[in-house]
Amino acid sequence: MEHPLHIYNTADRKKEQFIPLHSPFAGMYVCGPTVYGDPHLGHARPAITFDILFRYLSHVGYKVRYVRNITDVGHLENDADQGEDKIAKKARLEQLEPMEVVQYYLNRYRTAMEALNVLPPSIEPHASGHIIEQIRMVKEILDNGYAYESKGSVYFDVEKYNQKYHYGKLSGRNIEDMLNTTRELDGQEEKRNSVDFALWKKASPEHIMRWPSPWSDGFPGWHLECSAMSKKYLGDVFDIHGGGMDLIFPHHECEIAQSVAAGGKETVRYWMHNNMITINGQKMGKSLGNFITLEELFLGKHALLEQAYSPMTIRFFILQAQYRSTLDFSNEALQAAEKGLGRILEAFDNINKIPVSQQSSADIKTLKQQCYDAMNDDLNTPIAISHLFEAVRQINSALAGQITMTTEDISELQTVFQTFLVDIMGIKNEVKDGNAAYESFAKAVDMLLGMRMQAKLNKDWATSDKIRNELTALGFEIKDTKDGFEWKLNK
RNA sequence: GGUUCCUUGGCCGAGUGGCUAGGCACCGGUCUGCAAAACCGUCUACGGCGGUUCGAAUCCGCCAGGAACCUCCA
Repeated sequence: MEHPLHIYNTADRKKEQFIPLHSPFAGMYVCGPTVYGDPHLGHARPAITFDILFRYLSHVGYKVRYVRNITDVGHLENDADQGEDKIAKKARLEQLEPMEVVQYYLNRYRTAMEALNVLPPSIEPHASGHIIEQIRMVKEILDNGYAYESKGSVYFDVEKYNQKYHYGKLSGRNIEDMLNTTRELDGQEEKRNSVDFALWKKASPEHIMRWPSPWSDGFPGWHLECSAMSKKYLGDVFDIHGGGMDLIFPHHECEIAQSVAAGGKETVRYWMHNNMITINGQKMGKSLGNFITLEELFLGKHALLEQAYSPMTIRFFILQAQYRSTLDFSNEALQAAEKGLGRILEAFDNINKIPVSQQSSADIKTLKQQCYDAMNDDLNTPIAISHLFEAVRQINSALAGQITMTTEDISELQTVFQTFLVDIMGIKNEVKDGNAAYESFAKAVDMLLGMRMQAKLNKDWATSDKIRNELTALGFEIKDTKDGFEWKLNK
């Protein structure tokens, strides 16, 4: 490859060339959702970001194993030790078996991801299905002396670990600062140190999610599942670990500490973190209650939404920002994405209508390489999209007869759009793709517009405008061309 | 308070020393029965104040404003 992929590694805060440990294989682990609520716009960002990475790595020839976990136990409601398990709380509130809660929201998550054209990962392990692995890891950490048991629970000994290693290296913190700034919390008497975190928690009598262990009937700490499952499916050392920036501390910091404490070495070679989606400049999140669920976006059912936004509009909106930048939600920005996406899809659709010429006055020789360069530069999708828009202008110019293209030009455009827009960025035409009835439907519209053509020939503007206006009101965009008409359905 | 980071034209967003993306909106033109779309053109910005440099949105300092993390959150 001329311009190999570089990705930004949070661990040393710079872009580095991506060289997998065992080429042509590449392994990636991404922190998935805690399934206790409907997926919201914030969940779409990492899902799409790492979907792009998954698709791109596959495209350039790697055999990728993509693991994204499902957190269905251990993620506590308040602080790491005293809060109620998120799943268990939801189950109590809704009077359901915890696994019913998990299944219900997992189904909804998957439906939303499918709508966004996010490919399913290679493996989606559940934390609750890997209790044995997690218990084994706790034992290893205990055996190595970096954890201690206290009243049936097991805690990671951060201070001891920090004597030999650096707890806080990923987030750029040091233990002294944390000791000074960590609030006094209730119920910390079990821990030697306020910065220690739970590896295993003894379940209180009313706690329903519990498993037997050498220390107590209880459940694993939140950070443990990712360490245990990434190791199981990707090995002691693997290439990429991703997630939202808000997980850097403490979650990923703890993962590093657990893995090093258990196995003596760091497991992750490249840490990648997507930035947040903001709303009025503030992080969109569950705790702030300022989130909009994906279903609400798709249906336009939320007080902040002026209209519905299709899944592809959401996807395109997210791809128009680099994944490490914050992205601010607004109706105006979403509407701009919707319009831009429509323009790009229409041009893609029209490539095969470009008249073939012997001479080329188009400039598309560098297009493909420019797109690769953009993707290779830490997945810079907005730049890749900007190159596609340059191509859109050329496609439209060729259709308008202002520039000429050869067969080679046209087929190159087809290839580039198919590769980057469809295969890598995962954009599809929601109206047409996978719609078996589309052809019949399209012919019916053609028939109506044929009748309008006849009315126009008769200078019957009343009938002509009536057909056009009513179709427009239904969401169609009607265009008269010099020898006919064109239409599309705006979603 | 600590750590990390951000501030680009009406809006969204790229861009890490010179060649000053892209989208949306707006305005003017071409085309059209009228439109729409398209094309062409216009608008050319980098929070403030200093500094480094032949040259800075881009490097350094100070100031102002904002955010994330430090407790669950993608």
